Amino acid sequence: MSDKLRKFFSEGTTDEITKKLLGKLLVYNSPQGLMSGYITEAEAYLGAKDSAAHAYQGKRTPSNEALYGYPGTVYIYSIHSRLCLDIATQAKDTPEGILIRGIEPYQGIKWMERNRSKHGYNLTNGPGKLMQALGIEDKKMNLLEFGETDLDIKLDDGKIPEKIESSGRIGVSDRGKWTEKPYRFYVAGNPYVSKMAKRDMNLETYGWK
DNA sequence: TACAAGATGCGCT
DNA sequence: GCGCATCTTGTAC
Repeated sequence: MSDKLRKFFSEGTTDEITKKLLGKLLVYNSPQGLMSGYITEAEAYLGAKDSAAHAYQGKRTPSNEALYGYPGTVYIYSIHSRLCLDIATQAKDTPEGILIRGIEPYQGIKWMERNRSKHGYNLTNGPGKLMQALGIEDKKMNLLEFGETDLDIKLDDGKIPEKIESSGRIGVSDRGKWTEKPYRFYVAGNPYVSKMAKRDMNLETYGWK
């Protein structure tokens, strides 16, 4: 529906889009109230050829169907009894996507603290954590598009990372060549990034320009 | 602060 | 049944 988002999520390669996504504002108009946060960490998954991806070798099941949708489709899946949030990239039927792994809370922090019974950077420095903070407990928004459900991404309203770092993707092991590929991107020094060591945090700027 | 291990539930075979 | 794009807690340094 949103041509702008569809264009953003289909222009360039998925790893390039992932880097551009850092600093953009993720908005959730929840039943509790408005919540939002700047994206600090995300991973690219490159579809059929990527041995670490859910759609490796064209695998297609009801649960990963969203990856095959239009660019900007919401992909919610469960793992280890948690939920994670993905965005489908590239043209329809090209099953690439981006996993959102961390956000820096901006609006609705009080609700997030209540939802997770935690505070500080433990609130949203991981994919399952940020879903719990937002209060998303089911897959009702799966297969919908960002901008036409209560989830949205604001492309015009964001921060610029001072420096983007990369690493291998978290939680994947023994997936051949693709296991170690540097498709995890994060804002250097931002505390709302999973496994960020305290001494590497920049608590002055949070890593933004 | 770094690492190890258990919890936990659902989708796929 | 099994495996998993995770999280939390406990222990040792």
